[in-house]
Amino acid sequence: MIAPRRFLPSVNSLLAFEAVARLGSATQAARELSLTQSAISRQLKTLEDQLGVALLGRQGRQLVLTDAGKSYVVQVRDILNKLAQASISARTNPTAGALNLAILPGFGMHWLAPRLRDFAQTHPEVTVNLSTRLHPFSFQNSPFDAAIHFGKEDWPGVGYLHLMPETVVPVCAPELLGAPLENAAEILTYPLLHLDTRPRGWSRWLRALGVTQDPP
DNA sequence: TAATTGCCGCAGACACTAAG
DNA sequence: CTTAGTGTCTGCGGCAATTA
Repeated sequence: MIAPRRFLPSVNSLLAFEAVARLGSATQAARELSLTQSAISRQLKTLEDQLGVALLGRQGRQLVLTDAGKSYVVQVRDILNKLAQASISARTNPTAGALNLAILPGFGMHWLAPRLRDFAQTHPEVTVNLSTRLHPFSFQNSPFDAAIHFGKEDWPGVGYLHLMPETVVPVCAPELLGAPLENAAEILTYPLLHLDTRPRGWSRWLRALGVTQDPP
């Protein structure tokens, strides 16, 4: 859910705060942003009033980040960087995007990696970000669009596609023959494609990667 | 010297009303 | 119902005086 507009600080006030935090001075921040020091001071006050939190401590003529300010500026920088990148991307290539995929190391190396070159040539506008995840995770708290994983359909709140069946053959030393393979049934699992439920328009890129319900 | 604050003007958003 | 005009409110930034 998008936050109501009244709860969102203005970009200008965030830029002013970030510059003051980085340069340590409202005067220098004003110089950098081509504003007056007065304007910077007002932006800071507006931001602090809006948040209800002191971001900067006034020690004489010095502006010093409070603990809350130190924490906040890290997130503000990240958001401003993402905003800048998104703006540049929108300007230079409006159809571009990124597919964030959580994969298993072996699957990524042997199955997916060989397909990436063809995909990159066919879709140069799309950036594929691969990260390995060995265990189930929450899509709500992660940046991933989709995940490829072995196991059962036991992830809550996501859709599934069976990518391919796989048979695992246990191999052991002769002296171990005869020992009960208690977990043999669990070893025989299927790789599943776990999909995030949020619509992001990445499904066509997954198809282009060959990650479909009916693999080649 | 640097930050804060009062005052002012400008621009855009918004609500309301009247005309077609 | 839609559109245009008008008044009001709000945000933003500059100038100048004040404060620490």
